[in-house]
Amino acid sequence: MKNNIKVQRAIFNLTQAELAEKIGVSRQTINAIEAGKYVPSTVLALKIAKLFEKPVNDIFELEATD
Amino acid sequence: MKNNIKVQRAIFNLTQAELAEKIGVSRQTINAIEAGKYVPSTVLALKIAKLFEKPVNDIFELEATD
DNA sequence: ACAAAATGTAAAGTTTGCTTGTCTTTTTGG
DNA sequence: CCAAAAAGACAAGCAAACTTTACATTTTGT
Repeated sequence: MKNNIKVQRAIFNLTQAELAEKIGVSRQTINAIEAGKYVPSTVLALKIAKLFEKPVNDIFELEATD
Repeated sequence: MKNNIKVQRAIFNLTQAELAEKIGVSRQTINAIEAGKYVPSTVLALKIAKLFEKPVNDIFELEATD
């Protein structure tokens, strides 16, 4: 699964730490998700999407390997 | 977080076991997700949404407690 | 009513998300 | 160029997702 959180952050001009704080997770969690190190829970995905005012499907996308 | 997987299953006339098999998880996992016992990963949410031909946001919804 | 199918539930074990803490590397701005 | 901010990385530990197995309850169809 891939995501474009980094791009959304750029649009909203947020650091990883700021995004993390807004959605209530640690900075390392955002970093790891952006790096594709792990897949977030659906609650996290919904929160991120909500913050960026976009559907979940616009931010997270399945890959062939999923 | 709540979801309407049960309704979508009814629309597509699928049992929990059939849905589970189609998206590659155990039947108990579907049962537990429907029962709100736990929150699925975003990959699972995307797969379920894809199968039901709906955006993730139409199936999964944040609650005040999330 | 009966049998079969579907759903619910529960325990034990593995895997993965997420935390805190710490340190290094890269990017940004004066 | 230099300092500060941001991002990247890694490890240990806890919590939650997910598995398998097994059994009980409810629903469905004839």
